[in-house]
Amino acid sequence: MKETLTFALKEILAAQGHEGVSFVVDYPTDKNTEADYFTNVAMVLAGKRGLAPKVVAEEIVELLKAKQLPQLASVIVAGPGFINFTLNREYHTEQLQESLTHPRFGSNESWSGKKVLVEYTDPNPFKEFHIGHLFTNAVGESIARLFMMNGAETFRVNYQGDVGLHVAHALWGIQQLGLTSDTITPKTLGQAYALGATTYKADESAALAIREINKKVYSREDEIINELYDLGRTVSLQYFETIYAMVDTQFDEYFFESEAGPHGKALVLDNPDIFPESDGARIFDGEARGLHTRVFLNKEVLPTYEAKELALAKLKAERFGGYDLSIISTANEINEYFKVLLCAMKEVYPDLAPKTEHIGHGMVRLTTGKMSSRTGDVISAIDFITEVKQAAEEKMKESGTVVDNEVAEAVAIAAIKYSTLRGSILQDSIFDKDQALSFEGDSGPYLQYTYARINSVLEKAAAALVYPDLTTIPSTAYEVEKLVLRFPSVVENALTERAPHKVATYLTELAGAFNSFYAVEKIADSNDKYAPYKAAVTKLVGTTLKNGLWTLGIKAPERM
RNA sequence: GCCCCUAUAGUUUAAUGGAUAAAACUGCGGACUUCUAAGCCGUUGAUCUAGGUUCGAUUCCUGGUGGGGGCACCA
Repeated sequence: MKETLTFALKEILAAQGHEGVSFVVDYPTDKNTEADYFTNVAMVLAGKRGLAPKVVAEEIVELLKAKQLPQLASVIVAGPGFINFTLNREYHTEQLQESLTHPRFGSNESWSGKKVLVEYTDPNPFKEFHIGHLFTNAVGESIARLFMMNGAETFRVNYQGDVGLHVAHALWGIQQLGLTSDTITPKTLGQAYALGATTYKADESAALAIREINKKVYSREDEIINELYDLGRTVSLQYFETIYAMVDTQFDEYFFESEAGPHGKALVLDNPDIFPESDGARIFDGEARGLHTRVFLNKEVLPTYEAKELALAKLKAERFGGYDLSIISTANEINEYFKVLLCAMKEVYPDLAPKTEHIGHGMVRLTTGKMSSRTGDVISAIDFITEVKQAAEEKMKESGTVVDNEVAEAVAIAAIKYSTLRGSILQDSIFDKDQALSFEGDSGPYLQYTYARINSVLEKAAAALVYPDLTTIPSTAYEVEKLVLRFPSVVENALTERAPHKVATYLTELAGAFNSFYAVEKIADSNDKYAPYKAAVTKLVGTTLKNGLWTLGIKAPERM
């Protein structure tokens, strides 16, 4: 419809010799208008023609009316010169009918035939999986699902840092603490890491020992180190899997720094012109290219994060037989690194660089400041999920519903994911426990609750022999009916802008409109001739909530 | 010091350059012997600062201030 209106307006402009004027046709954001669409074309044009916007608007309205578009009920001039469109009931009903029978309402084919890789979460074995990882997982998962909703062949990728100085920190800590196969757990690994990391900064001789361990991890020549390493790595990775299951993420492919490392090293050594030697290390001279200089191979001839990441791009392309887009979603603290990295990639892999996109999202910060696994000042993801889950169970007891383990977990994950996805992912989020533990208002559980309630009322309706049907409809559309039809365009727009929160805010607005509708209208009432229509709208809202929550990576329990 | 990001009710967040800046939480006040009260209705309350561009600026540009991140062998 938007396209139809845009096309008609362009025709009018062309006839007047005003091609190329940019204007918008969109849903009104103003709550006080009943219109289905608006355009600002008259205001844009008025500036060019030196006329009052209202005069231009009136003129365009007359020309539009002459076209007699069948879908329109009315076209009027409003406010300072907006043109508002109202659709007629028949067209509206048609849209409702199509949406109800759509196999997956909200999805589209705009990325059909395209292969997209989304890399996210990227935790480091030997370090704690904390609430920051939960944040980055929620962001990446929703980006991946947005691509799926837009028709892309999507692959989820996880790149885990199983080698590097942080591992040496942890291994040194393990030795100091005397940990063995019986005592190496996710918790003790975190402690070992914190011990190693803090000592590394404070104690010169310990730092030397840790650097030696780092070399051994890469060379795999030391039996004792190998044993501890393999043990710790396995414990960490198994632990991560339990978390991925909780947050409903299934990765298609895992990459490790240990496999990217040798390729990265070779790549740097094979390109001495791009990575010249400087002060014993191999660097990329970013400064000469308007950025900053970074080390790709350190003095010990070990590849740094940068070299590994570069090699990873190639590994991904090989593993997946090429791709149209490769997204890497991380916290924004490495935004600057990534600019340098992409610059280097342009020179090393000119075919891959344009297909690579970094999405730097905000960081989770505590009221006391930044989290640091180095000092052990982190909130473990598992601990946090467990706490929120307990609060959900508590809430179930209060409200008298059956306490269900699976539902409680779904609610807890919804609360956590929604709170990270409700606002722009670019902004930092301050960890607010009380807000996370609240299931009221603007929250994930609010959406789940609305969905569960819809199921319940549709069951009651069916029991009263009221089934969704659009044969008899009231003359004016309810707010919720108009809103629900916007879902597909929200999904498309959210992907274009890489903004999952557009889906979140939309769903909350929709749920709010539905709950208001629900409060005043009886749906399961066999005496009401409009009941089947209301049931149809209700059903579509339910489908929308379910698909929308899925897009955010949140489960929608049938009842709660 | 240099570079990047950022600033909206008391708090957490919305708003492709457009209409009276929208919600939630909190506070206060309501409705219901009706389909799930994790709900609904009402109410108080905000664009950091100084300029600029524009018919129109929370949005774009410049300076200032506050906050965050980065700046060579960590990731």
